[in-house]
Amino acid sequence: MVKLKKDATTEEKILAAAQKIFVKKGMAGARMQEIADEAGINKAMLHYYFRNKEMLFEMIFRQSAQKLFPRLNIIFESDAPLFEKIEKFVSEYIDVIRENPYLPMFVLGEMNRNPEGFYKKMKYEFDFPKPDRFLQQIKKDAKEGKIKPIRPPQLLMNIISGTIFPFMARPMFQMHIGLSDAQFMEFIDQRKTEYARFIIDAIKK
Amino acid sequence: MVKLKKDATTEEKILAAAQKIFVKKGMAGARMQEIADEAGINKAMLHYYFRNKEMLFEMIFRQSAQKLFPRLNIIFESDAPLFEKIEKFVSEYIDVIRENPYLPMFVLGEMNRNPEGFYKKMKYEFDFPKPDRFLQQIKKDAKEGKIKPIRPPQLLMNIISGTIFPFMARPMFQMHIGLSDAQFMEFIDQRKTEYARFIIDAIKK
DNA sequence: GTCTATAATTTGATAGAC
DNA sequence: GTCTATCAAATTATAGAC
Repeated sequence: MVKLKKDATTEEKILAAAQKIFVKKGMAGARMQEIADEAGINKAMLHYYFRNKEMLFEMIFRQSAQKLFPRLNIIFESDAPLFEKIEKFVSEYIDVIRENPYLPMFVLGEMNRNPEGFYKKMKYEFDFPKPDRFLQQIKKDAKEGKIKPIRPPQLLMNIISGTIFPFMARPMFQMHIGLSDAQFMEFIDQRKTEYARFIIDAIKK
Repeated sequence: MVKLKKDATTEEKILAAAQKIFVKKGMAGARMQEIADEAGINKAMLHYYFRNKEMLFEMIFRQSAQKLFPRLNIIFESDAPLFEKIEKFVSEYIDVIRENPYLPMFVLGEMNRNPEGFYKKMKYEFDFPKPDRFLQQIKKDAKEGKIKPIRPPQLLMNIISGTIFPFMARPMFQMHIGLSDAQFMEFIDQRKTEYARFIIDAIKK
């Protein structure tokens, strides 16, 4: 069962349990009974509080997407110089995901299965951090010769790929390279500083 | 319906249909009825040929993993110099995934949901390309001063991340950056050459 | 081998007592 | 608000004719 403060309301218990189950199994794979068990209550309560599975799922998905995306603000809405921004983003974002390792697979997986659906909803739900400023900064730095020429969206994708993907590919990677769980954690720890350095080496003149 | 040569056997039709549906919806989200419809036959045939959903799924998963992984041989089992290898891998692997854009999400997603299960099976099913030689090559090139010092597994992860992740993050990326489908394809096309260059810039002295 | 019809099971949802 | 018991729908699986 999910651990929460002892006086957690039933609604909180349900949300915590649903988060755990949905994120691990996805919308299609999650079972209402399993969520109820995880929350330590019975199935009827789920419907009492959230009407049906779809509404409960949407609540969790929204909550999850918010956990995952707004962190992009680190990189999008700061005034720091480019290299500093990259270092901070990689390090902090890896920490966020380490706390919620299944989150990217869940959010991106569900978005892949139902792209239109989320586009409409999320567009209005919470204001997305807009990458425009960051892309402009890259363009400017390149034009001024501070970094090698590179298309801004490509660089943005490179930064995010190397930060998130290792968690999504974890089972494959551990199996291929032959890493224990502890060794994988060490690998991730190294990455917190080394990946930003790698990026910077690629673009600095 | 899936397009196949006209004289495809029923078994082939089923496999092609199941591949399409499972890869898009995952084990939990796929419906036997939908697979049957896609194959242009009836549900009973699925059970006649593959006994049950789980066995059909395993067949497809194995087939999918084989499509995805053995391509790693490009990078693992060649004698070419490092930079050449990287260029070839990025370009060819992007092409493979472009033909099967849902494949990585499917394979990695199912592996995440059931890591132990696949570890045992796949270990014996087909011999995995072993990364040892490639990792050694990186180590050697670094020691000889041909490239900047870098931990080999980190470099390997960087190469793969930037190649595969863009496809998994496609809906999120198009939404955030505001790209049309055509623009995304163009983005991927650029990537075929530019990402290898990016990597090489990061490690060359 | 292939089909239709149907059984069996799983699972989301509700009724109604407390 | 919370529970038990139950229903209804969806979905996997099988029986049996051709």
